[in-house]
Amino acid sequence: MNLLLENIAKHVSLTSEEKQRVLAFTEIQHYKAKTILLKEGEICTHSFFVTKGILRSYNIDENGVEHVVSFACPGWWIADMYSFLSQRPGQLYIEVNEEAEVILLSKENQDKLYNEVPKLERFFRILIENSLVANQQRLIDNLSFTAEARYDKFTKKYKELVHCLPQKQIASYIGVTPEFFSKMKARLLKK
Amino acid sequence: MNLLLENIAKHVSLTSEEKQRVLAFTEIQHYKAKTILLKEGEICTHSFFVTKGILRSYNIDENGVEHVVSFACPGWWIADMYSFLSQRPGQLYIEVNEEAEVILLSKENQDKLYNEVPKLERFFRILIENSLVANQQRLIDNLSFTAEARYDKFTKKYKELVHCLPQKQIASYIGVTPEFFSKMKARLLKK
DNA sequence: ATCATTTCTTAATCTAGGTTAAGGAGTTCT
DNA sequence: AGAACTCCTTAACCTAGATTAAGAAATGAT
Repeated sequence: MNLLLENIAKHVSLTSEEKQRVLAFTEIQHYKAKTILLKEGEICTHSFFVTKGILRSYNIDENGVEHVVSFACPGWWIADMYSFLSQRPGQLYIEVNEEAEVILLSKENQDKLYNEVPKLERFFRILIENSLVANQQRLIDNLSFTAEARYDKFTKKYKELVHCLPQKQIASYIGVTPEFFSKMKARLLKK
Repeated sequence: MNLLLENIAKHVSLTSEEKQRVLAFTEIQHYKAKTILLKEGEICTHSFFVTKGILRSYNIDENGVEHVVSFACPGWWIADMYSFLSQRPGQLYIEVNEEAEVILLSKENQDKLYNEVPKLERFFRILIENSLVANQQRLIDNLSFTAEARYDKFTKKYKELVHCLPQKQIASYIGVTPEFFSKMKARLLKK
């Protein structure tokens, strides 16, 4: 069955017509590793719901350094929220980490869905609420903890993911350079 | 007129009965400076909509250092979103910065309002979307920019607020110590 | 007005994490 | 299989920002 509908069912229950509307408004795509779905300066016209594989979003700062904003594995959404909501050029890249199957929902269709299936208003509200809470927690963690503690939290939170990600992406996510990350891990092993 | 209703009107239009429901479910309170509305470990039972004055939220890390999570001036909401949504003990403090008038909305009443006035589902979704975007931007800024650039962004974004806040709170918000903040400002003046 | 408390500043010293550089270990392409 | 990448590690050196300490300035309470 459709992972997206399963996910929606966790928060609101749709009739079969409503489910049909959702399916009609979305589109499935397959991408291989390293495909770039969105670049800085582009408008994020779709949000992506991952059903297989892994995606990630990141920005590149003025010194050319990449900062991972989020990872998305099956069951997760990913988008440049600023750009998607405002339909203005964004600063994020979205790239396929591992060969992926993705459900696409365009901004246009999402707006239509809100009107045709009002229950989805609640579904997406809850998603965004959870996203906000996670994001705020990450901010607090960055301000409150050392890189070591943040790494520790990361491995606990993303147990399965950790093994699938290149070190430099983990380093970037927790906010340190790959060199420091490497040094830190060596230090942790000695303990 | 009621600032809250004005604010809602920017995103959805309510009938007068619906407005009455909103008013019936909220409550106005006045607090003087330094009143603590929420402490770490407590459950955040209400979210606060500021109509006068200034509030702020912060956490205290394991070394006793305070990190400002957000400021709220008239027209803004503030709460410990994690605790408010989950109704579990949170880690944030919410404190009155400057004598304030606040509209309180309990979690219970918010849930009732979602059902009685479904349009509010959209209103709060949009609020949270904006909040998420702002929060994500702050995360990116913390990872991408120096303290100086973050301060610069802060003063531009919160032009009016800056003058009303103690320096140490601004320092905390941008993620540096008051001592470093002071040194940085002196350096900027020389330029 | 005066004392107490909190806030801000300056300066010396320290450190978590960054930078630069260079070598090794996989990958991927031809 | 070898060239060309990209990834990971180690090590020496560097710096943005933290820490500690102490005085000055502002705010508040009596």
